[in-house]
Amino acid sequence: MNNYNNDSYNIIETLISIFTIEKGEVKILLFRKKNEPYKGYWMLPGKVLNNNESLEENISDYVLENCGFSNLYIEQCLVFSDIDRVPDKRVIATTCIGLIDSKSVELKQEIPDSIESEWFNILTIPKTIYDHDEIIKKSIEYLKNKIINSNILKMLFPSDFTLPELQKVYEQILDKELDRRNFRKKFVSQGLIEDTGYKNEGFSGRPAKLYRFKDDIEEMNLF
Amino acid sequence: MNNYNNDSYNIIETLISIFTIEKGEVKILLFRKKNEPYKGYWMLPGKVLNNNESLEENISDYVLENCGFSNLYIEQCLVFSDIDRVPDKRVIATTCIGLIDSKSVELKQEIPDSIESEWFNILTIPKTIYDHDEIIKKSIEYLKNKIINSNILKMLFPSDFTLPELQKVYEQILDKELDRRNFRKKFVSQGLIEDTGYKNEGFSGRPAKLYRFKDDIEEMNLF
DNA sequence: ACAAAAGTGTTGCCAGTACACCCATGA
DNA sequence: TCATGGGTGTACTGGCAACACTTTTGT
Repeated sequence: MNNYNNDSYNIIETLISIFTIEKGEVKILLFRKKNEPYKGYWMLPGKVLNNNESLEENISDYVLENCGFSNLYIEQCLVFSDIDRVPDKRVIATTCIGLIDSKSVELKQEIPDSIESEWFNILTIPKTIYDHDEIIKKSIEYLKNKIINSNILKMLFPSDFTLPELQKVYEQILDKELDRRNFRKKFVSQGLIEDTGYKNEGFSGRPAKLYRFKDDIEEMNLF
Repeated sequence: MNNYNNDSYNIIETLISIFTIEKGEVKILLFRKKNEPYKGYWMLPGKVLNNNESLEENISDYVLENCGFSNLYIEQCLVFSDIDRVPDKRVIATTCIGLIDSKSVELKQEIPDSIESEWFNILTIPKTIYDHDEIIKKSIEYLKNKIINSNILKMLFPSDFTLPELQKVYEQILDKELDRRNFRKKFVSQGLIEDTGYKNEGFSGRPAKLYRFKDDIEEMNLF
C-alpha cells in the first residue's frame, strides 16, 4: 500500500462549471483555448493541481486570479479519469460546480488581459475541447437534481429578486414550465424568502415585489 | 495550462466503502492495517491509482483481487484532498461506494490469505486510520440521501427477500422507524417489486412472502 | 382605455401518514 | 391455544397541480 513507483504519479486538473444569472438567463463561464490542439475552441476554467494544495484551495485561488470572483460558492461534482480523455497525456479531471450572483460578477476584481472568456446560455453551449461537453452536461444535470431537494439557488440570488425572475431560472434549469401561483405558494409557505418592501418599477406591466432569501436557511441535502 | 513540473504530480488512491446485508444488518467491509503507523487499525479497501487505468477500472480490479467480488455495483462519492490527510506523504483520495448482495459475498472468488478483513455493522465501526472515519461517515450519508430518491438498494437485494427484511435495511440506513403497512404500500404501488410466489417458512410467526426487484427498473437520480 | 405583467383563491387529487384488525405458522 | 410476526383496509392530511380573475403599472 505504501509502495509508489513512477506509474503511481498522476496529473490532476480541476475543472469548474461556474453558473450565474445574466439578464434572467442561466449562463456558464467558458474560456477560449489559445493553442493547438483545439485552438479557438472553448473550455472550462481550471488548472493543474499542485501537490501542496487541496482541490478546494486550488480552484478557489484559480477562480480568484483568472475570473476575479472572491466569494464563489463551490461544490464537488464528478471525477473524470478515462485514460484518453486528453490526447497524448494522461490527465485526471476532478470537477466542481460554482455559483455566483450577477452582482458579484459585475464587482469582480482584476483579471489577466490574456484570458478570453464569455458567459454562454446553457442551451447554446459552443464546441468545447476534449470531454468538456460531457462534463458540462453532467454539471447541469447535477444542478438540476440539486435544486429539487435543496435551496442551493439562493447562491445565485443574494441580492433582491422578483419571484417571476426566480421562477424563470428554475424553468431553465429544470427544463419545464411551472405554474406562477403554485411556484409562489411553495416558496412563501416554506418560509425560504422574505419581502423586502421594495418593488422593481419601470418595466411594462405591474411592478413585481422584491424578495430576498432569508439568511438562516441551511442546505438540506449534502449530495 | 500545458506546463507540468514536479509539483504537478500527485499520488491518488481510490478508497471504497462496500456495503452489504448480513443477517439483516447493514455492514461495511474494512481491512486491518498491517504496518506502522496505525498498525492494527482498520481501514477502507483501496489502492494507489496507476496512470494507465481509470478510477473505475482501478477499483473494480482491486475489489476482484482483494475481496473476490466480480459484480460489485459502484458509484463515485467525494474526493478528499487535504494536504495532511495522510502523514508524511501527500495522497489524494477519490472515494466510491459499492453495494453487493449477501449471496455474491458468499460466492466470492479466491482472495489473498494475507488480507485480514471483516464486515462491521455501520453503527459500530471501529477506529480507522487517517481520515477514513470521515470518509465512511460521508459514504453512509451519501447512501442515505440516495435511497430516498432512487431504488439503489435493489443492488443489495438481487435474490429473494421479504418486505420486513427490506424495511429493516431502510430503517438502519435512514436511522428511523417506518410503518410496516405504508412501507409495503409504497413499494407495491410503485411497481418496483414482484411476488415470487414463495414464502420463507421455518421462522416463528406467519411466513413472509418472498419478493424480488423487477429487472426493468432504472435508476431515477444520477446524484 | 388598453396592454402587459404580477398578484391572489379555490378545488381536486395523490402520496404519505396514522392507526386497528385479521391471518398463518411454530411451539 | 397461544405467542409471534406478517398481511390488509380505512380515514386523514398536506403538498402539488390545475385553473380564472383581479390589480398595478406604463403608454
